[in-house]
Amino acid sequence: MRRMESIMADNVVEIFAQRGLLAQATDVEPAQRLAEPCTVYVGFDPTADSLHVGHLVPVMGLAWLQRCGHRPVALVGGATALVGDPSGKTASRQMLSHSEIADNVEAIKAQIARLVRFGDGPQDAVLVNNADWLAGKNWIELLREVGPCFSVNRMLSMDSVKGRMESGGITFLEFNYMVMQAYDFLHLHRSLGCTVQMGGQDQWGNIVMGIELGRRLAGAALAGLTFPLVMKADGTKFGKSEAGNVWLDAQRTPVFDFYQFWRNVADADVRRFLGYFTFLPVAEIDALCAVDGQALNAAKERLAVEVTTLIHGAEAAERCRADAQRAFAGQDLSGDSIPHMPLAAAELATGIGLLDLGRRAGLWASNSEGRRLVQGGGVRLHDAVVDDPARMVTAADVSDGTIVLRCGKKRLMRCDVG
RNA sequence: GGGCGGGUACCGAAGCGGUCAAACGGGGCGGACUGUAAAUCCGCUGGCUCAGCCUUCGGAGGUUCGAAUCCUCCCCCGCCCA
Repeated sequence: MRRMESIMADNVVEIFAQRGLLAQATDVEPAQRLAEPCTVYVGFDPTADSLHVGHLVPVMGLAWLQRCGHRPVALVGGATALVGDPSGKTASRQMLSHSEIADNVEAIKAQIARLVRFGDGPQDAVLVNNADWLAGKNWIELLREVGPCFSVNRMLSMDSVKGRMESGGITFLEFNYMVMQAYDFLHLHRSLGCTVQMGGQDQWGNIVMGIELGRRLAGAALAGLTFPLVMKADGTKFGKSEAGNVWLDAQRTPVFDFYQFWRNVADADVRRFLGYFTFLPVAEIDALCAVDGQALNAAKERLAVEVTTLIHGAEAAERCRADAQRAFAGQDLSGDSIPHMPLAAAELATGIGLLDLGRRAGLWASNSEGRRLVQGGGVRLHDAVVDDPARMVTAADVSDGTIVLRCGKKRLMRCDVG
């Protein structure tokens, strides 16, 4: 059994299937096609200067491809981002400027490079930007080339378009998105011999359009494969925390918060997430998840360590693990990764308003919000609940050189007085 | 261009002259319970120098003691007609 698994595991499609990463495929037997080395592409829209955890599934997809001997192509949509994908959205996005997008492309490339090896070798990943072939495209020339291949009737029947038609309409700008993406596939087939496109499940329609375009204009037998949309077991959307999106960029989401995001997943999600977001063998995941109740916390910790290691490095991950462990078990908040900020002793001499301090610590956004939290019993100074919003924080509150301000069970700021 | 229907807080959606910072649902946050789960229950959910005040209901004016609610013009969206 074990041997059988290792043999099968060489096929990336089998791996995806085992890990729950396979949602749909255009080939009846996709494993067959991917039994030979292929060039496969996945697209990312550079709509922000960082990816977030929701993007991790396709990035893992690229990484697995490379591990299985295929050549991954990461397409960063410098051109398509100028248009905006209507898939899975109910309203159109704000348009981004060319320079913003160019900056975003660079930042995202660096993040993907953490999991995928780029280079010139046969299995090295390639990064392409569709602005390179779409931006300078002549409109009439493009229309004459691909226009005859697209049936508007067919396009209107795609879920991404239908959804928008039902929720207030779609603009011509966005309607063109799938044409651009289809063209990308054709272009990558011609230029790099790419034959497979992968993406989130919401990309299905776009992928299929590309396959059809490739067949008509290049006589190519292209294929597509999608990953499941990641949802939490309770049905709510994945990837949000108190602070909003969980980003890969430590500037946007502190590493400790990133670690804690994974550490706090629901019991019902651990197994699935280990499959999606780590490279741990399925057998090991099964073993980790063979327990239930409180014992499952070990699996969550493993998940957090693994993912944090992938994104921020082993050292940072271990520091978070140790610091979180001590913080939640022994109330020792001295760890470097525990959120902290300096606080001048001089300020404490005159006293700082509690509401002010919490706002500076980022625990709440306004004095009103802080006031509400205090009134609701959610704010603590060290371990004592504060009930007076007008409370002044002074030198008398310093303990072991710090003032620990807490908001709720898990959010806190350690102020290092100096 | 013409006709009709719309634009309300994070989202959906009530309100249709005062008692509206605005029902209700979702989401989010806080509390209880727990295992740094889930489910459940309770509370909060515009801002401020907070028992009071200020700014919000597409935008700009106007009527009125008083407008999210009435009038005028403008912008945007959907449906139908051209």
